[in-house]
Amino acid sequence: MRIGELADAVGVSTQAVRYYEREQLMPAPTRGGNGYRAYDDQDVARVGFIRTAQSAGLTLVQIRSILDLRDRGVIPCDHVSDLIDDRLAEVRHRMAELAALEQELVQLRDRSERLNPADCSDGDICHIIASQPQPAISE
Amino acid sequence: MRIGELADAVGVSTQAVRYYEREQLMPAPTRGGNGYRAYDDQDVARVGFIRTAQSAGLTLVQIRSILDLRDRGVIPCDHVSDLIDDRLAEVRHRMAELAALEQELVQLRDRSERLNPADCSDGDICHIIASQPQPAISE
DNA sequence: CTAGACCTTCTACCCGACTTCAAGGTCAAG
DNA sequence: CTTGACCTTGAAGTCGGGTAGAAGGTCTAG
Repeated sequence: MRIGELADAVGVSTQAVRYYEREQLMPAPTRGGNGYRAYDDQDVARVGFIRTAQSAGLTLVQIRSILDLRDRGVIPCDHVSDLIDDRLAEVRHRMAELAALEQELVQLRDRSERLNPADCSDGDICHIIASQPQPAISE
Repeated sequence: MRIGELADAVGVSTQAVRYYEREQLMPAPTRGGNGYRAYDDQDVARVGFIRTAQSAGLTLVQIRSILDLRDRGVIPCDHVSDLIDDRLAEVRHRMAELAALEQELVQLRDRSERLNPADCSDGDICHIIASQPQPAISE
């Protein structure tokens, strides 16, 4: 199987597959006489695993750490479990931040409905966004 | 007021202030005889405005568009109102994505508790993350 | 025999909001 | 008169996950 076929099978670009190889998520494949990379079903499964793990929000570095364990013969489940817990905590933290930001934006929108643009002075720049007590920037 | 004093007054770095100048959020300031930038209270307010707007999740490009209106003598309130609405929609969209991701992670965690690592085969890489029906990657 | 659809490598670019580095000039205190 | 805390400029690096382009080799159908 050539790189384009692998890519099509999983639904990624050929450049992405080469990128995974450069980043050592994929092993250096065997080459045909013409220098073309040759892949098999295991490689399809591996790229599929990478994409599934990405869809759970794991980074390529984290995914590589899973693959490295497996390649060294270690069952990676406990590690995967930890990564999932970490990611879940991050997602929840982020959701809380976004909820706070949403509240702030709702307040700003309310303000914009209450205030009259005619009252907006030069020095304020815009009185909707006037220096309020200022939440941290967390983006 | 020199750049360091301005920066301290608002709580940003001097590099950030120069960056805002390069990106045309801040006007080119007058210079002292030594070439040092000289700022006044209006500049403090302007950097403060930038930070407040950033804390509402507006990008520097969006903030510049607000400042540009004000500098051309146009009251920017209507535009600000639109930007706030846009941002609010984005934040809510992102929250929905994260809620979906959270559900997926919770399911993966449940799976990891149900499955026995001893049953995890080489071909799966890790059976917790086995190619499930795959949600799109939206990060 | 040639078009064009593959493949190869390498390098550079993208997003945003800075930070860091390098190499120098200026100024007040002790 | 020196130390060190400020200031100046410009270029380059950071993060992640790729994409884009150039310049070339290979293979297959018509």
